[in-house]
Amino acid sequence: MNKAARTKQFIVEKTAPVFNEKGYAGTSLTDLTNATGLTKGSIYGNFENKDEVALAAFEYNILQVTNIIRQEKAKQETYRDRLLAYVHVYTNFLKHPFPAGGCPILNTATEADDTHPALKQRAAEAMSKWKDSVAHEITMGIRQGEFSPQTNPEQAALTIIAIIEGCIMITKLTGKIHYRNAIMQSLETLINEL
Amino acid sequence: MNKAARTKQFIVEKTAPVFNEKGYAGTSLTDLTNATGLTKGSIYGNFENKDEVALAAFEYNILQVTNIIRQEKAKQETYRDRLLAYVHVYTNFLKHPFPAGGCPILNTATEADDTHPALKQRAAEAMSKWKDSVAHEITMGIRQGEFSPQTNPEQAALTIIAIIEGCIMITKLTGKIHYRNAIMQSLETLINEL
DNA sequence: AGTTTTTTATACCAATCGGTATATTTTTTG
DNA sequence: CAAAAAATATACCGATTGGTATAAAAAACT
Repeated sequence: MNKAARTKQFIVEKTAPVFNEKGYAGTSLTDLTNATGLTKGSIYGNFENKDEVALAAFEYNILQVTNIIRQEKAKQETYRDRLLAYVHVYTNFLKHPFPAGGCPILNTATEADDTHPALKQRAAEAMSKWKDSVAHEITMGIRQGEFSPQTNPEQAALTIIAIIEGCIMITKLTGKIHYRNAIMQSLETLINEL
Repeated sequence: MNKAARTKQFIVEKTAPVFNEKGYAGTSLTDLTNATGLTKGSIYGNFENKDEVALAAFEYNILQVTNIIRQEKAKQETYRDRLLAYVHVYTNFLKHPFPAGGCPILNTATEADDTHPALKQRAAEAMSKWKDSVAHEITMGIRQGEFSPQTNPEQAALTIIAIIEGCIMITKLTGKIHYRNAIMQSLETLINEL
């Protein structure tokens, strides 16, 4: 790993939380230099432009979340427990290395529509993958006889994700932790009724 | 209604959708002059600063949504049907004068944390009111024997709102209408099981 | 209608935006 | 260790940001 690659990685790691907190359009080059301690010249020597840094930072943030979920899922035996891993992660997300600023998909999705189409495209892809991943767990669970064959995997997956994202949004806005606990309890019930 | 008040209202009506689409921080003064056809001087003669316009625009957008929901609820006889009004409005929100850019609370909640505390405060209040409103419907429904007395009104209200907000976010991001239909169907089922 | 008051338009301000050319420093390579 | 190459820092660019002082126009009041 040469210097350039290391610096590139360094920039991504340091700026990823800033992008996620201040928004990918709302983060200025000054924010980037502050977060890294580097100068504009250094950043532009490693990235084509600000958008490219934002894109790399988004990928990094998504990877963080994906890794947490994958690790928690791996500990579980049943497909139901694998689904419940989402509940446990988001209920205790402070105990995990969750990206500062919350869910990167949610943050990116609600940004201005026109400002960064490439980033929005990536967020849409990440959402699609997430949906497929959850739907796959449910499909396997049905095959194993854990879930009712009446369950529509895609519909259930979308509903689970909607509850999680809505929960994050409500909790972040109001700051009330017991709201999060209440919603996550409903999600747990929903998963147990599949 | 004198000239000043009329112009103020005019500015709010014209800029409210812009704020909701481009974000309350991402909307520039040029956007405001373009949307209204007025000049900066005119806008600053009626508002203290940009933030005050943003705040008024947010109030206007919230009022739009509130009015739609209130109207649809008023048509219903039972408390269950009053809850289901949310499903019908968000499933067919194109048929209603819904603010361009989607739910103003969702849009405001995910904006940068520090940029506009007053606006975020108002969004949190709007969320709180919404939650109380839904919880009240459920409480009344329980009293009337429509819903199970086991139902926790606040928890159910928060879950309903989370599903709605998550649904809006997913649909806006992916552009897939059948995702929205699937999630809204789940919400309908959930309400019918209260 | 004429005068006062308010509202709107023009022209400007410093600060910041993303980005770049060039010089300097630091790695890498022979 | 020296030369070549790459990475970083400095200084600057035009454009845009939110905001303001002042002049012109329109509305309100007597």
